[in-house]
Amino acid sequence: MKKKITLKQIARELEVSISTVSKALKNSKEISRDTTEKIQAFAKLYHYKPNNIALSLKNRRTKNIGVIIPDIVHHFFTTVFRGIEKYADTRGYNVIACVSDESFEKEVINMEMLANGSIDGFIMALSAETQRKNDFHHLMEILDQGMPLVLFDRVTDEVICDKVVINDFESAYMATKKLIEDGRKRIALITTESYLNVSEKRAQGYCNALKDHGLELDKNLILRLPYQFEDEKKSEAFFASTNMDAVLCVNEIFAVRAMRIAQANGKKIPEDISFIGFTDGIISKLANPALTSIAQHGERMGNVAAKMLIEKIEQDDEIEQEEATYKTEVIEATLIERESTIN
Amino acid sequence: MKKKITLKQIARELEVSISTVSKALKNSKEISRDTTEKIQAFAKLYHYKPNNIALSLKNRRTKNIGVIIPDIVHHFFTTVFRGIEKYADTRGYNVIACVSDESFEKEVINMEMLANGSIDGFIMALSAETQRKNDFHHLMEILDQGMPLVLFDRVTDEVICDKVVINDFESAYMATKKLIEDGRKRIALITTESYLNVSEKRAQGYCNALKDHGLELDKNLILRLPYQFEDEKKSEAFFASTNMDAVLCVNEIFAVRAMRIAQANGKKIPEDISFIGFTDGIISKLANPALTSIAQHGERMGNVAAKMLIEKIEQDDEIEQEEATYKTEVIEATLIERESTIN
DNA sequence: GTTAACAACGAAAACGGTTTCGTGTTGATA
DNA sequence: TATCAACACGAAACCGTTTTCGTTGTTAAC
Repeated sequence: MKKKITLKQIARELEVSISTVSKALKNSKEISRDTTEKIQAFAKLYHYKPNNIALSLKNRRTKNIGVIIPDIVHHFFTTVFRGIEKYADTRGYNVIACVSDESFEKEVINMEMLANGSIDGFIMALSAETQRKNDFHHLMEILDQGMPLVLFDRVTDEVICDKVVINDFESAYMATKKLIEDGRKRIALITTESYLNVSEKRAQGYCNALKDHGLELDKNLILRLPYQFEDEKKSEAFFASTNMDAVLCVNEIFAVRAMRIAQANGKKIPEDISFIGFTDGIISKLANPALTSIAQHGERMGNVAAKMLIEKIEQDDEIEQEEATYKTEVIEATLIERESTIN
Repeated sequence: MKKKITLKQIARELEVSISTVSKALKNSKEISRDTTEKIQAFAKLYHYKPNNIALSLKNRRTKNIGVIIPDIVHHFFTTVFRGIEKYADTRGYNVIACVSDESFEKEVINMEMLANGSIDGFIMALSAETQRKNDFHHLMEILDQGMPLVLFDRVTDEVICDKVVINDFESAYMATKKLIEDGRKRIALITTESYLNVSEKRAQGYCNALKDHGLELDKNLILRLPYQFEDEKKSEAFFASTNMDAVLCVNEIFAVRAMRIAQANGKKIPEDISFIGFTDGIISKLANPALTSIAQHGERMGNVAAKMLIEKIEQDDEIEQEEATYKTEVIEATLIERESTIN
């Protein structure tokens, strides 16, 4: 078992100083050709690689970015994560992943852990509880310390920082409009109970589309389900008691569940009822019938978020003082038409 | 913008030495009550938290563990990841996640990046390419450096280290046996093309179960699909040309795809054909009909892997020299019966 | 009135690097 | 022969901690 070799050991072995070794390995021209070659050969032989921790301490830069997401067994979030990881990789950054589990407290704890030097910046989506409590002091604090932060998807206006979101309102509007243009008159909405900003925006888009096209908003056509827990009975009751010819769902899981219930009730999809869901994941593709859904392009989102973050991190050196400027990037969602709607 | 405060700054401000501050914050009884209180008050006021990087350097312990998985947008792997993260969290460890993307090279690069001090140990599942090439020198190297390693799911006998796997052979055997006992005679297997050890073991279990129950192995009943890329035509041809009354699939995606093709061919599930898949994810639950599948208990697996790793990490101090002993934990998979089989 | 013990604190080394700033040696130049 | 660059290298500071080992000043004991 050979522990990793250090500069000091190389120096001792070769009877030179630590500084000489360090310089030789960086091809400094201060060091003679002979010595440099000797040192480099020795280093290669022993697989010398500088210790990242030491470098981080010296450079005050870890080359790590922290990602905090509400859930990891979740198609959309992992998609974003992949985008982040891929981009980070190209820039030599590692990703430390934390899961808040939709809990405010875990979010705070995780942030505090990471903020003490472990990372150079954060990318995160707010937990449901955080959005409900409307408490963002932990975000303010890390911003105050000068640590870059990029919020994605689950964002809030109360924190001033870089953000990347999809056009939730517009895409829900477009989807609803499509249903209307398909001749649908009684369009239902299945959304979440808890206060998630994305769901709200989607609901807004839905409402506005109805209004703009002369359909009136029927509260009975809106079903609010708990975000995490399944409530099959509530959905069944909804379908049993309500008459509708189309359904817009704020995620694909709601949509597929709803389709099953509708089918069990003898409805034909899309002839009797059309379905559109958000999040174009594997579930949408494999559903029977395949679900028309709104692709959120999570990987792009992750890419953009990582890019924004790293740019901020690396400019921080140069500009330092100058007042930071923040932007919000909007990723355009696109409707992927499949079998659950008529076309 | 207040940058994080350091011991040195507190010391200067309070006109004491750095050592005094450090000790006071740890409630050392070397320091007087007065001084301690003063220092602690000041530290709290400025939200002092020790710098993790400095601690890591000093303790030669990062409290980070590296997780390398082939894919992140993948139900089973994220489930394991969640298990790892949850356990790590309880022990005060952070998780650095890298994705090998099924590529040997990326796996090597990622490992090298992390092995230079960033983490205290690895948890990983081998990439497909690594398994195909049978090249494990990178694993050997990090083991040789004394860094703990736990392999899960995609493991190999050629590397001696801790492992956690499911009983692939037995569970495939049991599933096949169940199909036989249900009266099925022509049981197909849909597995992967590339050489993944888990697929092979499952195939073995399938074959042995057939043999033990007096059914002969028909090569025409075995379909090998590319792991990542969809090959719908190949599957369709398979179903068109082959007569079968049951199908065992090595993952749920294969299974759901296959069900759709069978249904399109006018087959009734489970009356005409039964289906069983591996990986009991959301896809199995939402499929129509719901898919009977073999739960791999990924979260448990992650839990166990993390526990094994952290134990090894933390015992390393004490025992140091003593020859390490490695174990392989087996997580028992369980069959979840749903609508795609008769019961 | 010594001396020993103790309380309260500081100096310095160490973790593993990078980098600035000497310093001694050489060869060329005046 | 004295002077000066250039060359090749080392010493030391620094990043932010922890921890060992002094070093004081005070007090109790003899």
